[in-house]
Amino acid sequence: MSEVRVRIAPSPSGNLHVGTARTALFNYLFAKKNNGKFVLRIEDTDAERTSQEYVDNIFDSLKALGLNWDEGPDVGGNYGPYTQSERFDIYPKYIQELLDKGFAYECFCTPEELEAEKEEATANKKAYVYSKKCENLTDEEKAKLRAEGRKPAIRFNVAKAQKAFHESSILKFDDLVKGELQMDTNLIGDFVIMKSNGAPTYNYAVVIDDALMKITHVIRGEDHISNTYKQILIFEALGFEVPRFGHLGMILAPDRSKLSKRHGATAVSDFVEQGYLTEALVNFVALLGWAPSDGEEVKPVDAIAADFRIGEISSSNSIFEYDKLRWMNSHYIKMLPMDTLKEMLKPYLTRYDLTELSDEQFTKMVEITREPLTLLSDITEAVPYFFGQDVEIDPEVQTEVLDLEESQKVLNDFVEKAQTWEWTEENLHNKLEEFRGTWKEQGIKPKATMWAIRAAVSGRTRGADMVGLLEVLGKERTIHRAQKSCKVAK
RNA sequence: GCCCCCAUCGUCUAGAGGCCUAGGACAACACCCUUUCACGGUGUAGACAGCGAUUCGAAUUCGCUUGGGGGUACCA
Repeated sequence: MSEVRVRIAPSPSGNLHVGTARTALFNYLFAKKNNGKFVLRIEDTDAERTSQEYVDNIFDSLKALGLNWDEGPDVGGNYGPYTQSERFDIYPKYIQELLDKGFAYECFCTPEELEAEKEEATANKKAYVYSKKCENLTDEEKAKLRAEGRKPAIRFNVAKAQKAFHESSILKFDDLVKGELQMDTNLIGDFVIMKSNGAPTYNYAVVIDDALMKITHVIRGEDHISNTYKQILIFEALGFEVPRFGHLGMILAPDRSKLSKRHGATAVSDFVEQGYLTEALVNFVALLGWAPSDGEEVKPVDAIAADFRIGEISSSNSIFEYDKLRWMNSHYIKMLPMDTLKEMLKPYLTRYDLTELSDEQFTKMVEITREPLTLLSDITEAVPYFFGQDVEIDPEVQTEVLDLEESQKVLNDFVEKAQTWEWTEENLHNKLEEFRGTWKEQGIKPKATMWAIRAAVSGRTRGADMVGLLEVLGKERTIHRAQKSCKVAK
């Protein structure tokens, strides 16, 4: 069997969408599983809608996800160039071949004429199919139209190709994920393969590129199913080997509509910015339509690739549920090595003066605050009380905890006793326990005791482990803050 | 309108005629653990869209209906 070659061909008209990322992932997994090659091709035929900024975003996002390509615009390869706009000199040659073989013809119809045909079809409740009115234009007629200044587009002759290669008008193909798919070619109008301005259309350019790049398997979204029939016909008309196709269900938003910006993040780079780990994103997206054979859902890409079976991908659409992604993300954050986590957290701590903390203190702070993080960005709101001499007290905490008489008693006592404590983790742990004990004897619950201290030093009732917190704050600052919360000056 | 695809808990899914009184994960809820919050642990609730057909037997096969998605461009 020849080498498996798959590709991802994004159009740089926006940042890399998670849907595209999933398609890229499945192509990547298929390539890895079959020891094949994964090719990246940029489809920027439509110059108006594309930009270099998006190309860069696509590169960066794919790399961040770990979906490294074997051939592409930046790394090159034997079948380049890998950017469609750089391939424009390739396309006319095959157009000519199609013209010569009679599988294509010039069309001089104006947009108005075409529009009229469509309206008529709608009025008659029929599927719109191009009338083929330009199919048999004589040379004189063409010359006349040209003289009028009309520039022809080139259309593909569907019926001719169908008859040349198939007995029935029903065109079938065996889809890698959906099984046998079919379509009546009589319902496919002769479509344009080269615009009147000389630019190739999508359906034509992909075929040429896929054929020339020796792509063996085309794995893409099911929104391309209707294109597949057209493409198969072109492959055949040009004598190219038709690749296998596999169509994936779409990713939908929770409201079952197309996943768009109003639902939250949609671009990979948005997710990264919000504090998602690309490992979590990849893992999550792999689970949309595919299930691991051992039921173990959390696993790295390599393990997924080894277990990947394209025939077992679900053929239905799936909804992008942020909840599970968040769970996955928290899981991956927990697995992060301390040093890595520290570095990844820094971009979310820019509002604080990190020089206030020694590396040791910073490490400790992260250790005691990392547990509940769902997103890396959660760290921002989790640590304000580690900085500055004073701390902002939440108004509710003030009235419901600090203003309590028992809290005041505890705090006054704490300020006095803490002066004498040796400020080490072990000792603090013991002293705190002892401290809770003495107040318990006086009828104040350990919980209330701890809350009072926590509230005074952090301004909150929830947060990091107490011992660690006091350790990072240091003796002087802890007592300072505790004292400030005492109503009666000592 | 026309064409195509899809259909198991709220969500992602396991399930390829008897193993299914349908399994797992996320979310929800309850309890436990606990110096707060969290983490963790245990448990509860929750689905085969409907109707026909085939069969001794159907979530699994077929048809229809309904619902959802996609395509209908000189966009990609």
